Amino acid sequence: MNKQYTMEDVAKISGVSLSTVSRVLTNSAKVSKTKKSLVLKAVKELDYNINSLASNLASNKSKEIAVIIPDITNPFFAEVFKGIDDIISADNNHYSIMLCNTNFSRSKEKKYIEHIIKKRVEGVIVVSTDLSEELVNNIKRKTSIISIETFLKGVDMVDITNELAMFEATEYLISNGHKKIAFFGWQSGVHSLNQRMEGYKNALEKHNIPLKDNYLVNCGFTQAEVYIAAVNFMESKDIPTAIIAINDNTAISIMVAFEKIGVKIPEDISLIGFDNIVISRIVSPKLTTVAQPSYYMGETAAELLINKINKNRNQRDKETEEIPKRIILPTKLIIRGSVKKIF
Amino acid sequence: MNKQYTMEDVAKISGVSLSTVSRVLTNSAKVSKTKKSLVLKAVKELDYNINSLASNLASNKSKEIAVIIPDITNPFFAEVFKGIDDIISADNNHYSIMLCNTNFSRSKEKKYIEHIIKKRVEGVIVVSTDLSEELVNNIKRKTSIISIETFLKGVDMVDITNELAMFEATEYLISNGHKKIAFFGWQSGVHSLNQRMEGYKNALEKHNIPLKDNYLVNCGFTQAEVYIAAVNFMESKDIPTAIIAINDNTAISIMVAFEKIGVKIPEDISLIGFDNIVISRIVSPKLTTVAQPSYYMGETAAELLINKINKNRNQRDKETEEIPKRIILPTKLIIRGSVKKIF
DNA sequence: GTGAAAGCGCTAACAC
DNA sequence: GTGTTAGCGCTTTCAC
Repeated sequence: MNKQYTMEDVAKISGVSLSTVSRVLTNSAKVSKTKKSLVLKAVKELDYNINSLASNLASNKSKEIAVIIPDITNPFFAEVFKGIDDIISADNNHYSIMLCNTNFSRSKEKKYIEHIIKKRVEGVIVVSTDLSEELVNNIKRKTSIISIETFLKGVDMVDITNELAMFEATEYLISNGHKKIAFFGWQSGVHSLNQRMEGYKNALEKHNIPLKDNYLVNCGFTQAEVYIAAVNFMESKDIPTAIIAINDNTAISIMVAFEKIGVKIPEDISLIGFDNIVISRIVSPKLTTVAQPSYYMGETAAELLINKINKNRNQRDKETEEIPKRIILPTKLIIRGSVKKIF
Repeated sequence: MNKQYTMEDVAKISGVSLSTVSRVLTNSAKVSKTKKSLVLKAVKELDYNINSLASNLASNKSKEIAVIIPDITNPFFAEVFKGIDDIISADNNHYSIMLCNTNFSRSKEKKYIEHIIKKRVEGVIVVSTDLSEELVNNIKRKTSIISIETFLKGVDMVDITNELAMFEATEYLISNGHKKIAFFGWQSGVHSLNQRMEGYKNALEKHNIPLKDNYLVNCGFTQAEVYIAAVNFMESKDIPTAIIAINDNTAISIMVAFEKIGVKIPEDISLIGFDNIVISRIVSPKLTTVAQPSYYMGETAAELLINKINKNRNQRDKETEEIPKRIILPTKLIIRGSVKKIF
């Protein structure tokens, strides 16, 4: 690696002052054509690049935003991230993105947030991660924050109609003759997931179907956990005619398990997922599921964040505790082949 | 957002010098127990967080690494990223990761690299992206670099046995009686993909099967492109008995297309993919494919990078152009249900 | 337009 | 152990 030059070097070579170099490189003020070209020539000659470490300190802007996400390996989250990225790294903004992949680990979350605060990251987007109120307040005191699909107290949020979606999915099952419907999910405290379970419960209630504890399966979220839970579940005496999975990943793990043990979908049991990830229309049978606008959610959150950053910059220290915004985007039930009509 | 305090504030409140505060907060030297607790108390009281913008400038370390990746939405890349992340954000290192998702766009690549250099990012891992020699040299002059599955001149690399893998996959097809074998890929210039095609060609040659131009399908990499290419291909007069796809994503897009137009796999035509992404064992029929150690590749590259960073720090300016390392990890043909034995 | 100079908030000698 | 001080490489007044 070569030595890195400084603005002073550029200034010397081009015969102008340090501040003129700065002006040229940041377009922060008018500079005569002659000097400008002199500077640019020197920059080229030295292969000089401005040092953001220094400029960020001087201007007190990190030009960085963070995305906290549970698992970038989950296609739904990856899609959300892409939406965020396409806005954030658009030409006009000069932000870079620090990706914080938590693997659902509390300690990783905490560590990342420390990092975020120390780095003076200008804003953070939290995706489906139910940070503690303490952590949220901690972040809010230091930077801007938007959440996606998680309710965080006092935080602007991009959400979908989780409850309604699951309500409709459950009703769809009921309208197909199902009365024995299990729910595969897990206790996470995550808002969106709770909402989904609520939708399921409310639909049952509306149709006077009693909620059964043994139909509420806490199956974990790794493929292995779901697999085991699914196999065990089918060994019980009280087997339902349909299963709703909290998301497609879970549904697909169930499918894998069922195939192994010879349970046929939808002949033996019907199945509905949530997310409409790419795989869901490739598996056999194709999965009936709920589509959510993942990419668009990312975009929306990123736009909100940029606005918020700009606004906060102008009113630092002012006590303006506004009512948090909440943007709710629609979902759609995608009917495919994993539900059987029964009588 | 609150005002952010500085070390000086902490020093004042705790009644010690600024440097003592620094020592406590960075563990960089011994401090007496009394003063240490005084400092810690003040830190807590002010809810103080060290400003990395400043400390990074002073110590000339950005504590950041970058990952350049074509498409985080591709499960293979996501898995590689996870391997990287688990090493990089391990407890001992205090790095954060800037994710550069290029979407295969040259202009985005270039922009990200500018960012990387300006930010004085300490190291970069390039995943399956064939940067121009100019860009590579540009990076090499300013920071440390490791590549995954791409040959970049003079750059250490974590690779797999791409050519051998495809050679074996093709031979497997041949041993199942196939002589008419098409290859779905695209001209990318990316090393790993070229290698794969070479493996295909070499296997044909070894078995005296002439290479046919119309069997070399340049199908693009988006799902839509592959879909169209697959449909068009099946309308031609010279249809093969088997197809090798350059990766699983492509193979699966082909499957989707074939299902639509009623072509049965493997009855009508056999198919082999590459990557062994999660979906490949869920689709129907299960896809015969080549497994590569994606997570482990990420880990390996990250470890190499950390070592390189530490080494480079100690020998900046020294002209030590070593022979680039190349770590080659093994692949494995995973035989499932998408290939039919013919006679 | 342009340059000089005073920071930004730290780290890292250096002296004690 | 501890404090003083000189940077790190920029941005941003301020004066001309």
